[in-house]
Amino acid sequence: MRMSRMFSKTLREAPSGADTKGYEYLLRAGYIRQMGAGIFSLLPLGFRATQKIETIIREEMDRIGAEELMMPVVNPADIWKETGRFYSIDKEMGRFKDRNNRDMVLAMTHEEAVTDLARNLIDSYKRLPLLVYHIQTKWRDDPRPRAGLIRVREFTMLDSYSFDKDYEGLQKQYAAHYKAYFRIYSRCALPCVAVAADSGMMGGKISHEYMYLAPIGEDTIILCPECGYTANRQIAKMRKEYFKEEMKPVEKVSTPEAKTIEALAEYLKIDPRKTAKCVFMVGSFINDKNGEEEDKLVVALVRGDLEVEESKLTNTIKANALRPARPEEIEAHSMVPGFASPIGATGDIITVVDDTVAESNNLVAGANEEGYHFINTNFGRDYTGIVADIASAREGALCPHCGKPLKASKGVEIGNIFQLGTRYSAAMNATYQDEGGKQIPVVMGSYGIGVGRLLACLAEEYNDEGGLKLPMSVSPYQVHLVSLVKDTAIAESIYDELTKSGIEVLYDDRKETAGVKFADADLIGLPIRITLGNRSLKEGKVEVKLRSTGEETSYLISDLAEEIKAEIAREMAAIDENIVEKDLD
RNA sequence: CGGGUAGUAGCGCAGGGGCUAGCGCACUUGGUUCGGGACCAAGGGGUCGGAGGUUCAAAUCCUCUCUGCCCGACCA
Repeated sequence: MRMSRMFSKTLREAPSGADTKGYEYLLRAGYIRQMGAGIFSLLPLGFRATQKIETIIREEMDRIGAEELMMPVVNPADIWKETGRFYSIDKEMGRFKDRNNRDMVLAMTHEEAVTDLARNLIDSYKRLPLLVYHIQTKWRDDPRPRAGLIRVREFTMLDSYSFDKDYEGLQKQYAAHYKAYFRIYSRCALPCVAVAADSGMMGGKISHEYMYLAPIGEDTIILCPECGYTANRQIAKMRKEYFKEEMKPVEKVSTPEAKTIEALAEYLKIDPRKTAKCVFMVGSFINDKNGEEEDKLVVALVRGDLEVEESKLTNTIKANALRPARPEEIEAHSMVPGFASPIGATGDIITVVDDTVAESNNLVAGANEEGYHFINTNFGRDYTGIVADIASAREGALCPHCGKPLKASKGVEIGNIFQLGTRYSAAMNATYQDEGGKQIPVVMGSYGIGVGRLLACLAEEYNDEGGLKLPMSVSPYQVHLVSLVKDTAIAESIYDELTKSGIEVLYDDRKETAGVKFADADLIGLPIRITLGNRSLKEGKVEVKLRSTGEETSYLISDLAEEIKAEIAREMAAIDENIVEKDLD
């Protein structure tokens, strides 16, 4: 490609709002342009990079026996009503009516679409297992898009769907994806970890997320440096200690102004771990047959030094959504914010008690009276509720497996694999006939990678003061040919020759000064830069500089194509040597 | 959805009741330069996010509204 004919151009200054390096350079180098909140165009450079990523994805999906197909973005709402997600997913899903006033949705994922296909196509156990995928546009009306391509509303996603006759088959396909995803990320040279995860709106039980660990990430990952335990904080466990002792009688004590655990512990001169913290949420429960919504007050208790993990709480009570309760909602159940506990609460509430509270004795809790707390409260004797792990794991807490201190890190979710089971096949009646002639729901898995987000993470990982420096495997072109001489004949013939040898060349044929060309080359960041200048041309040589290391050499023009091919091969080999082959434990 | 912040030329910004709305970069033309974001000269381009209002007069003040960005809620 000739730069004089290129659609995009570089920017000297970062557009305002580009607050991470990766995003700034993707904009400045002309890889992407923004059209609205969370809506981006991929310019030719960005498009080529994502095409490279998609090629890697296709190769790896093919490798595990997947077939590529293409499902529609627009779905009739009927299939989404069958699974209930038409109702349970709120504003995040795009909806509209067609000319005949039928409900339509913009598919934000394709479990419904693929299950609809499966129930027509899969008849016998003899046809299982099956695996299909597509790479396609998704619309998710995220409430808060941010950081360029990291969190957008319209994006391209690889999603694959597996079908098996039993869970054993699902395990195999799941394990195959677990491994294939590591191969995909490592072939893109993006470092990542897999963590146990919450399955959220997808349903199902077991899921893993692939995380690019970086400060710009919004998820918190809990990991154990000792034994390798990793999980999203949303579901991460930790070893907990209980304070068991003989139950003492409840006693009301005056605690003026002690509205927080800190103030309370200070005032009573006790350890916060001897208190029970009460957190109020309102859970909404949606009937997925008709979309009717019901709200209930949720009272969550954790030990005073811990925090409530909302995802765990949501999962425990199977709520659709959770929001903080307003004071009047708490008071309506005879509780007093700041001095609250389930003791004496009235009306229809859901009480969830973390095991740290349920298994400890004689804790301090609110008396539901302004200025008073109870001491020596005991779960079971003074109040009841659902006992579950709803406390948030955090750095320094003890590993649930080996007991060593845990670490916390920020991460960006770049992929997710789910064992769906029969969540969709049962709801949509996608069954197969087994050996005995019985109709059995197909056991499914679903698996996804955000392609644009992957590019955004790569841009974040690979940059320096000069601009981007994407790895050879995903770089939009392999070589940047910069000509500084007036006579274009030599540059033209080199461009020709390299292109004919199958090398992807971006040729800067513009009438610009050396400084401008070098700066743009650094910004766009192709792995190999070839410079044609009078200095070395006198000796029949051209200079070659590697973007990643800054290493410079010069080659005779006659050897150039071979040397460049060798360098490309070296860089690709270096990536291939580091392909991660990791099996699911 | 709550809090904050900002919409003036392609990008970055200044101007904050008064006279042809400005600067840097980018762009066009001519010339000089030519290995790390050149120089000189001459140009083109915006009606100030939108609507309404106040005023002799509005980019500037007021009201409403739309949009972007940041934080939070939320989410993959």
